Amino acid sequence: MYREFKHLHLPSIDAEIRQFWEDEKIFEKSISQRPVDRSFVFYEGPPSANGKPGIHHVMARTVKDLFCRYRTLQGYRVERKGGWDTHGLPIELQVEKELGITKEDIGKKISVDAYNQACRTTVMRYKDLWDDVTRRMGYWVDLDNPYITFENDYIESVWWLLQQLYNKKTPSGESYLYKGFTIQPFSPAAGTGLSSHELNMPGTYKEVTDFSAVAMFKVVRNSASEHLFDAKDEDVRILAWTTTPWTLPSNVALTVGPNIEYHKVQTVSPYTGQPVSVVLAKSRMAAYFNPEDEGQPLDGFKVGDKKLPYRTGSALVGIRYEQLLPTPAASTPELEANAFRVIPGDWVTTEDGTGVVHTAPYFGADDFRASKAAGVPFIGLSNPKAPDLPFPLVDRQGKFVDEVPEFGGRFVKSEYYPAEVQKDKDFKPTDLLIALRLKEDNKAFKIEKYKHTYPHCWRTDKPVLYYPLDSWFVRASAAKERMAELNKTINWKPASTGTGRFGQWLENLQDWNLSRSRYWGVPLPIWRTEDAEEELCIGSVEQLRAEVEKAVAAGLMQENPYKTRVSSDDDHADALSQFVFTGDKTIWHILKTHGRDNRKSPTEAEEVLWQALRNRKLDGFKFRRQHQIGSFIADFACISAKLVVEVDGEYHNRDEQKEFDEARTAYLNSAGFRVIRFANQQVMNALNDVLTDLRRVLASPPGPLSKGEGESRADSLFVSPSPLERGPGGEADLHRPYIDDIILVSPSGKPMRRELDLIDVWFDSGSMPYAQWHYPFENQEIFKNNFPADFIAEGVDQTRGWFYTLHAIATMVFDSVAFKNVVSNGLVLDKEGNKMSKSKGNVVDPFVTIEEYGADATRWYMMANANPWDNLKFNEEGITEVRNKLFGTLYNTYNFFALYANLDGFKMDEQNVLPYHQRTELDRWVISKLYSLVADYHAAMDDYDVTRACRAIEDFVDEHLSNWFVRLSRRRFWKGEMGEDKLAAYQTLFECLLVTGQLMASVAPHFADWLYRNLTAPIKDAAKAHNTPLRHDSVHLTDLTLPDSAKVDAALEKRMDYAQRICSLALSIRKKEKLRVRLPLQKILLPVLDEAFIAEVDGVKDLILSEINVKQIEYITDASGLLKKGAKANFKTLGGKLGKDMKDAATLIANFSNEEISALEKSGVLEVVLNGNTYTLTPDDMIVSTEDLPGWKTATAGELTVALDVTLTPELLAEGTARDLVNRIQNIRKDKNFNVTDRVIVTLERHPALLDAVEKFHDYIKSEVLATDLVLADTLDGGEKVELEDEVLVGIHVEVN
RNA sequence: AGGGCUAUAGCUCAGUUGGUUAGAGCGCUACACUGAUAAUGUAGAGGUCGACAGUUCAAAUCUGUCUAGCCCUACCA
Repeated sequence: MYREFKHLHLPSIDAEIRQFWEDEKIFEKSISQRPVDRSFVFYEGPPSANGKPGIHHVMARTVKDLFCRYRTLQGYRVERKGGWDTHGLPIELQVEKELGITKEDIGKKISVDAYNQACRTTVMRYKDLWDDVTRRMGYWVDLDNPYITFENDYIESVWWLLQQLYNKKTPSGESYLYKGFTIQPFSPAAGTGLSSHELNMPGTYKEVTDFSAVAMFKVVRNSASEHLFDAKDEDVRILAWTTTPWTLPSNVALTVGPNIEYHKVQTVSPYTGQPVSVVLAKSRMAAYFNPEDEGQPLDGFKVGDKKLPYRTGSALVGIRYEQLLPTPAASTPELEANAFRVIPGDWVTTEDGTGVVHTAPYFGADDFRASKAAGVPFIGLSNPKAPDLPFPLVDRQGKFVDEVPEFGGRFVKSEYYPAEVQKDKDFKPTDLLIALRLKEDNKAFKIEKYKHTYPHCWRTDKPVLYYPLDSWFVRASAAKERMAELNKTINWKPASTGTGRFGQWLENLQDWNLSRSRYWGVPLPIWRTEDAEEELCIGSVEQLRAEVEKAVAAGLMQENPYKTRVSSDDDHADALSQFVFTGDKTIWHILKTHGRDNRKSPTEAEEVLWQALRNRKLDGFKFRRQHQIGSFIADFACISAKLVVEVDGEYHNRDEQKEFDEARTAYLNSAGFRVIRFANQQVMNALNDVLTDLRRVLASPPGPLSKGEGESRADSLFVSPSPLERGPGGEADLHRPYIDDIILVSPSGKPMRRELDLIDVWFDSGSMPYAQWHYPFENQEIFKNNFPADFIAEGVDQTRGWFYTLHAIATMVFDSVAFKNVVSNGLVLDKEGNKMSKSKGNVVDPFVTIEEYGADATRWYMMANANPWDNLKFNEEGITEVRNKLFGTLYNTYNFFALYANLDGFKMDEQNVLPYHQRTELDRWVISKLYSLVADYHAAMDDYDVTRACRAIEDFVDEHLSNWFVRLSRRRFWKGEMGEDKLAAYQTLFECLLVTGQLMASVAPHFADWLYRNLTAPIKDAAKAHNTPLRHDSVHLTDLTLPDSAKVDAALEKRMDYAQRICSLALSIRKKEKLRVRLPLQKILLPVLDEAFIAEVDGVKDLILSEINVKQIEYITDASGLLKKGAKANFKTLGGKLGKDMKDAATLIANFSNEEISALEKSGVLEVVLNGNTYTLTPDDMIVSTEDLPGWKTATAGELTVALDVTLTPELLAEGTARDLVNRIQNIRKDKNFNVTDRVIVTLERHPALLDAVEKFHDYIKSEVLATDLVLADTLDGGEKVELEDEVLVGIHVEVN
């Protein structure tokens, strides 16, 4: 028996199939049963379990999942190793928030050790949620053996890669890994560099008012600048604007836009009145000069204008000028020779300033680049080790070095001075002092206050400087061309991401700054002597061990912590939980201090509640304030009753705080405490209620806590489920701080210490192709078979993240792409098109959605609604639509099949199917359509275009299978005994359902498997016995049906297309004429389009006749004289030929008469003259249609016209009535819940309207409604009154015989 | 600031190498159908194809310039 169902409930199907997969290990089988040597390689981009999974993850993972499933069905072996990204700033920030510390506390209040342990545990916080969403959405990925970026093996592979880069040299002998410096945001107040992430934190950009200066740089008169001078002793100066006058002493160049037009203006210095000629961008002149003043005499303090013979900035390049504010101590011959000149820069704009940019390379990233490119030396105090890189004139505290005349020792930003100093009446910001100096020396053109936004350090709240900082770099720029070349071989979806966003990024590639001054990440494996003369890059643990041995021998280290390799089966979890529950000493100390501070400054509510609880006032229970439990402080705790009382302020309503509170509660629960929370207002306004609540809780026994939600969450929170290489204090850990204790010995016997930086976490994830297999230390063979990836997919935001790092590392180390095909998916927005964010409250919970609509409808909607790379406006109504239209229709179709198959005892017999040529036209048609779909589907999927594939399936299921094949075949299923026609119907429908299910399986894995299993359950044993294709237990183990052009019959599809359109037209006429379909009509007339037409339509004649309930088709040709034809110009063929005469030709052809059209059709050529030009027309040049059939009811669509004979005869009317009767009787049968096979006796009221019909169609009616008797009665016992036609009421009685 | 994507009916989206009535589904309105019924059919209303300019006999489609939304990178004198 085929299973039948009452209602479609996709979540139940999900659950059933999920269970089946798990019980039968279908995922594992889907991989293991495919041949090892036919692999399709997929890389999983590791998510971080530090945040909760969102609906966008469902989208991204659906893309990953479905192409892997598709390849599996094609017979590939698709291993899918999961992974977790575990390092990085978000994790550090999370930990700091929860421990209530800042970065500054690390190493002081909390040991780096304890800090790292906290990171390690936090990282996997939401792993359970991730695993759950993975299961529920049906994402097949191996999460039992994931790669984890914090594991020693992983880090070791990363080190190996770094060493490869370190050893690899460019043609000019430079290492791919080098230490250099770059201009980065730097906080002198905090003494640290800031990442762009930190700079993007809310509140860092503040509006401030600074002194801005337009300085005048005096042009040196020489051959290069001669064209600027008119008068003999003219004073020509270039104007440059700055909002940071403190950078002026460090000026070495002026940058101009090569395509900007500059003018010289003869004017006077506003502060001294001396005549001067200034150069600035033409478009900026209005900002400094009033046009009305033009031509006024200069001695009247007016300005004038003179155009110069040159037009663009290029003509300024190379001009030299006098240094504005010299620092004699910084002067060098190199500087004198090569600095203080005009250089070009594309990035210069004329939006503000003067169109000339004052350039101080140490204090601006653009400045740095421009200077470097132009070969301008940097200015600063001499650096014996690196003459090219002198020390900046501003030190790391943000002060001018003493050598700077007049301003030495001053902070460059007033905010760096203590508040008292700033408040002093005589205090003047350094910027202002510099501006005044310029004024006095006739070097200023304009000094004013300027309001702008400026970045501030999020920790100290003081302004940030851009400052040269030491960093380790990957010389990515050296591999730029190769990367671009290899990129061209990658198939990007969409292509524009590859050529545009990614390609252009590669073209302008900068070196990759690897350094991060952090604690939780992969340490840079480079050791250096103090004088930086000797250096060692470690590439494996083995090497490190050997080097440490040397250090021990040299007496630099006491012992070798890496002596033995430690197995991963250590009792780490235990050690870890001990840390959590007993509290690390450092944390304990911090918390103790915090608790004490909190006690000193209680909130009002806390004070009120304490008064009620202190001294055992509440039923004799002893309460403590600010009591430390584990790593948390409880507001109030009663140890004996195991109760924690929290009094919360309003900020606990914030989402992120709620989460934290939950975690905290979970933790306390797991430590055996109950937690009760009150809001401040409750305590203040309703203390009695609060106390009543407390009494109630205190009265109930603490007892052992039931295994509630809290407890399980606590597990995931604090006990890392993944194997740690070592527990806390594990000396073999490669993380900081342990690694920092390692001192190595240099070849010359000097101690070498590790470069303290960590590496960019993006390097971690870009290393996964190698590190996931611990390559090259293990699994060399596996790696070889799994590199590069055939396919990866992530969000488009990863273009310069993961996609780039994968590509860069693969190119530089292996001279290969890392992936061959990549799909980058867009964002998931809310239905209004807004970004989803917690604060807007428009976040869609994937669990809720999947629970409500099922995983498959959700997945399908996300793939079919828009291309994955477009942003998706997520709207639940869209899922409903998919559910009803696709899944509902297919479900109905299956149920229809199952219902009748069970009645007829039909079972699919794979061994014995009717050949297609023995089936009906309709059967062969739908099979043809099905295989057209199979072909389209493969083409789309091979092109990674899932949206096209989904839409093709939707179209087939709805338009062709359900609305045409099933509708027209219904009668074949329930009429008569099993015969060849019926068998053909069953086998055809079975095949359609089966193949459709297979095609759907990638995107809708649950439903497809459910369908497959239902279809094949009755024949499973036979299939297994005969080893036929349907022997597999799951659709995901089958072999995908391949395109088969032999099964596609284009001519048949065309015929059926005619049939569908003719029916549609005929029905529309009926509709217009109010002729119900059950009323048969005599004939339709079809004007003949071409010679093949008659034969084609005849092939589907029976279908048309029965569908529109008409007795015959009559074809009419030109000869009939009924036709009026019309012709239209075929623009496509004529356009090229006629050109400008096209319009006239169109008019001419539109006016062709029947005769002219026929003449052209017959003769094949026609000469026409248009505007004196002669052209030869062929029949292809016009599109002929029948316009009308005068005197008939017609309808037209495209080239087809249908006329309906609406003449009614008594015979037709009687038949119509008979059909109506059948329909009404069937309704009664249905209303009375008769079985489909019940035989009945029908008694009809003797009504005049019925007589003719009953007499003429007695047998027809009987057989249609399965009546043994059909009688007319004068009066009726029981039965019901039914409206037959308009206002014709008759009594009908139906009873089971 | 640079780069990228998107813009077509109330909504979600198609629209092939430019070709003359710009389509589909949902929604809406009306009418049918009823042994697939959480269905189905037919018809109707609804569009200066984001704006402007250009190329062309012909532009939703090609070119340019804008505008709006979003993403990434950078953060400016």
